[in-house]
Amino acid sequence: MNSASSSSPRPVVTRFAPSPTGFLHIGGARTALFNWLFARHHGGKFLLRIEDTDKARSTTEAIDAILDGMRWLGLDWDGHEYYQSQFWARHAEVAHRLLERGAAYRCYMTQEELAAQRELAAKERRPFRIVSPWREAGAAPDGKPFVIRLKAPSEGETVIDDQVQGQVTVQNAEIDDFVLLRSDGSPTYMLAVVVDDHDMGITHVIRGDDHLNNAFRQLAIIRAMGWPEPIYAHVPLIHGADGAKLSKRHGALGVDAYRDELGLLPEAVSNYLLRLGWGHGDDEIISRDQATEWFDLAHVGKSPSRFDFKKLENLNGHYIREAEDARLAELAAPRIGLSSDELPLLVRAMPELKARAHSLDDLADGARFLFAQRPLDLDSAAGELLTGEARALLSAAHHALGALAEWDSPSVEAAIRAVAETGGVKLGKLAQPLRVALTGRTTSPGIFDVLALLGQEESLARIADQMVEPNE
RNA sequence: GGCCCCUUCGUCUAGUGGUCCAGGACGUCGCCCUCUCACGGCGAAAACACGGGUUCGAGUCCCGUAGGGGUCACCA
Repeated sequence: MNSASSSSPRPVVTRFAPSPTGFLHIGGARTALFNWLFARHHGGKFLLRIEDTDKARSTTEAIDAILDGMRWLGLDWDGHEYYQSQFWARHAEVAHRLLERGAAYRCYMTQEELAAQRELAAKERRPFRIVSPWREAGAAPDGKPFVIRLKAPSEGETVIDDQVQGQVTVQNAEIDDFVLLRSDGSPTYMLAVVVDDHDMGITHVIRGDDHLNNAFRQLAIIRAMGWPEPIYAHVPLIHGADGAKLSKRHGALGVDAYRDELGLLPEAVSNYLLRLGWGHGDDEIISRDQATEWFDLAHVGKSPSRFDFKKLENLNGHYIREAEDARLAELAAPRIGLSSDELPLLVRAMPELKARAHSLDDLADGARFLFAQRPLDLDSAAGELLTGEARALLSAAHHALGALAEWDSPSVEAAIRAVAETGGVKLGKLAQPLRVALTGRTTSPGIFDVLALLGQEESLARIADQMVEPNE
């Protein structure tokens, strides 16, 4: 029995190794975040390697989306990004070294022979494990295509001291002679990761626990090469709200969708991801700096966690309220097609808008009335509020407001309150019709702020528009 | 199915044998604030999967059961 734990205190080097077959999904983003935090916490390096060995499925669009997503989340990597496909020669070289060492062998089995074995295993209801006659036989038929397989240990057991999962033991008999180099000479993923991780000096492999089983195979290669073993940490996957594996239907969107379609702030997504599967006492709102200081593998949970949009949304609301008005305005403006000279008004309105928003869309939507053209379209619920009595009150308000020399929130408030009082109605009786006239809706920021933001001229005009019932 | 892993409120989690008749957050419900909606404040309901052990004592350790997940390619 041997252990994969390593005690030599090498400087920490972690990596994120996505395969560019799609966008950077939320699970990958969390893996990247954990690796980033771990490296930064230890003052080490965080590297990025694009696993583009599957040429057919890898696209430059996907690569860009991943890099873009990581930048958005503030996950900067050290040095340039690595591309696995560039190291094919090295992978092949290692495969041949293994061959020379007698730790691997050429296997000339055909796909058909393999299929037959698999079928037989299924029929006899026993677990399928490749048994290649070429493991021991040395004679090589000339010119026949072959793959290089690892001569995996068949006895004993392997223990991985995983930083998240704890001690995990697997019987070596469970590990079959997997392929290292395909018949076309290309490396398999299993070989490529091991070689690249070694060459890049990776000390800590932090990744999804869907790779836990692979770790044992990879360790077999590492040991056959006599390389230093990395420390493993297999983080549980993220599930959808229904407990099933995260799919496109419930949240496995690209991070670009979280940004563009959902209108989330990167700090919110990052904070949410951090708290999904990791905790630090009762702390919920955690800044990046704080996270860097606190992050550890010991507090990563061992069970999969479900993705909760409501909590993400709540967190986003928090970060929106904390964010700079100018930044929010800049982010929200494109959502309602504002021009740059309309930006200042949006910035001024932001303190009021952001208190009620959970997303950039909320922000944009809440700002619409500011830039709407008269006469306003009224919501159906809003229209119903404009009774005869309400219109009469609007006239009174129009009159009082028109007489104002000062136009700011306090003076406007004084005038409106006075109108309500002389009219013998509660403020709400007047405020709601006013809100409808000014915004076209029944909900909006405080009415005095709305008036102040809109300005005297526009406010009066909008009120005047609703003072008289339109005839059909 | 084989192998591996997991199991505290609906959800994310705190909890590393006694301080837990289990704490926080989101969500839900109620109240307050109030010109609407939010924000904010206060409060409530809500969990240790089940069964055996070990121990003076178990959410915390062990075993089993059930449920869930992962993985079993010349894909990554």
